[in-house]
Amino acid sequence: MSKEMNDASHWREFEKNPLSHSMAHYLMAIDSLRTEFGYARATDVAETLEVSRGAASMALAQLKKRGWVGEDHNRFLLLTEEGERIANLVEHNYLILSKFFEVVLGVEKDTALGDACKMEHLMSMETGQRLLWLMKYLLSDEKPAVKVRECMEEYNGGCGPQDQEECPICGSSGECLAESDTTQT
Amino acid sequence: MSKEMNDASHWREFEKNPLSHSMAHYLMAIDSLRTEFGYARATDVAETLEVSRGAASMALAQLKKRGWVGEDHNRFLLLTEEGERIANLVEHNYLILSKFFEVVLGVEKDTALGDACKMEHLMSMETGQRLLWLMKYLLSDEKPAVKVRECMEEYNGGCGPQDQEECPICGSSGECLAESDTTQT
DNA sequence: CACGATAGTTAAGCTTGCTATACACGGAGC
DNA sequence: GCTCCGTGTATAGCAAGCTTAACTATCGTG
Repeated sequence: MSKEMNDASHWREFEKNPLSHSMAHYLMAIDSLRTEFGYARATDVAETLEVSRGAASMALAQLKKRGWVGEDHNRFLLLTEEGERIANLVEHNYLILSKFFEVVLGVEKDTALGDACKMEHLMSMETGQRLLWLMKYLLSDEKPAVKVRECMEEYNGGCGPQDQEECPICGSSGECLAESDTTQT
Repeated sequence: MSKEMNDASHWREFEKNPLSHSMAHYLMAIDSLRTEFGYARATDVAETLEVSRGAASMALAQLKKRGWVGEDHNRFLLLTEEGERIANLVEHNYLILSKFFEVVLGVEKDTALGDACKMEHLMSMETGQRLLWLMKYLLSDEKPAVKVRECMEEYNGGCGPQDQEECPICGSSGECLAESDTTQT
């Protein structure tokens, strides 16, 4: 199991994600402030994210340097075209993931939102788009979609429909972790 | 959009994830070394992960302190019960996510594996279990499942079946980011 | 105009996570 | 005894984030 994972130091690419979790939230804070109030100042961002003004100032300087944040003629904060694209991407990823977890999978709301928030900035655009496509279908009124939703409602904590002998994931049958407790959120 | 996200400093919980990306890989390295060779030494772990022996030694000390790693009667590395559960959880999450992305969604392989590797340690057990349940169904021979797979094959880069007027995700219709380019991996 | 409030910046310092280099210890084998 | 190997430890470094505190700039008001 897990051969391809340890092949090399592929695993280190995690750190090299172009966008950190916190940077993503700075971008989204600007976006949401602007849509809500029409403008965004550093102090507002700091307040929204509950960090000090200094922290916000420095983070925003970073984002300006990367070309994702600019300024109004009034010196209000502004997302550049690229910044906006990134913010939208992450926001959509969040929406897609949280809905998917909560509505399609039926995960408990807090858990669903928590998971989505942690993963939002790590999902590639391609994956997000395709997941969206899948969800649009699964949430439609098409008969197969309804059937799948019914199936999900029968979930009772097990690891999968027990009438199958082979686990399509692991390849073989056998222990499909059905423990109950966890250290993860 | 994205109101619940900025409600409070929920977003900071990302940092408090009980398990860091690299710690997860240390655990999995031990696991895979033991299943492959029957034992695991700090040096082997270092080699597997391509880090210095010193780094491995200190990371392992951390993991021992947390009670996830112990030692053989021969002083070989050993996962404790809890350590093993965590390692298995992350490994399964990886398998589930990568298969889901690649096989169900049809995402390009490298992207699928990359996304999965980044998110593996962040997905809660509940979400993972339910996703597994969904996948087992979607990969089965049931008619609705086959139909869904067919639907996914028609994906062509758009944002969703165009015959729908309302986006079930965003709530409203309108621009459903269909840009082509991205800064994410 | 002066004063005080508000906004933004900057500097110093801390924590965390992760890493590297270099050296010290202990056991196995020649 | 000496040497190699596996291991652990000490020290150092870096990057991301954060805080506090001090400083500057700006603006409205009495």
